[in-house]
Amino acid sequence: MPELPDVEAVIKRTEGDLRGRTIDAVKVLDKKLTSPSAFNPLTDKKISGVSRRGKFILVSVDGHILVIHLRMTGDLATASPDEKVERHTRLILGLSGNMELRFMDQRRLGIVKVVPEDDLKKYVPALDRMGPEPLSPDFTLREFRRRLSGKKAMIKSALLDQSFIAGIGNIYGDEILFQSGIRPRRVAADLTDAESKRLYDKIKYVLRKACEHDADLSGFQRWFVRGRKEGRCPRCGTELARVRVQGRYSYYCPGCQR
DNA sequence: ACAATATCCTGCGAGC
DNA sequence: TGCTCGCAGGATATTG
Repeated sequence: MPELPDVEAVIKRTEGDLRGRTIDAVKVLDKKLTSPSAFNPLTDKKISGVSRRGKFILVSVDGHILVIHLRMTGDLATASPDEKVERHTRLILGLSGNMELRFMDQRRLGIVKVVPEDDLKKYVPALDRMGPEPLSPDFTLREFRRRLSGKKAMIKSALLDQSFIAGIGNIYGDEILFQSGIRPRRVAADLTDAESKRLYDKIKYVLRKACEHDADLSGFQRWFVRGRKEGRCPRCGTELARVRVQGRYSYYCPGCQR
């Protein structure tokens, strides 16, 4: 479920409770997820910070990185040990000062691993291939156009491709394309200069706006195309259309998007 | 080399 | 009510 703004919100919500604490206990509730011994290098070590790359959460602990990917249904929460453990909790890390970090994941597609900081990209190849951070100043229009040129894939496909650009998923992809007035099946390289400029601006705008709203869709949802599914376009009233891209559905407005 | 698909999981709602 | 099917805010290995 979580895309860049959602991952950002998880980090904002938890990092204050994590930074400075030591990890002193491990409870693995899903054997498939990881083994308790994987956390040996972290025992009694202090958490120095939490960061994000694409949709990956990176917890720095004394020369090691606790790498977490939430995939479709993962979530993190901090809690005191006496709080009720919710249903799909897969891992609990006991922290100093009466605190726990809990990893929940209904569909069990999420990833948790511990790797040495120096070999991070070796152990997590996806990080090595990761495309530019869309909200970074380094991600320029020039750079975006360079990546689009010669790209034969559909534009929605490219936006979902983490090695093309980091952090965008199905929902924000649809919203970005809606606001850009571009249909999901357009060939990436065929976008006009005006279209690539609009798309670039909307990538930054939509993701930034969503981050400001803590990825809380309630305030933001009014102009979301998706989440209304078979509804009508909020802008022109046309019935929304649905196409398959990358084996998943994209929703768009045939009236507003070309 | 690139792009499309099949697969990993679980749970929910729709339709029979 | 109970079953099956399709689908889900993702990424990767495999196939074409």
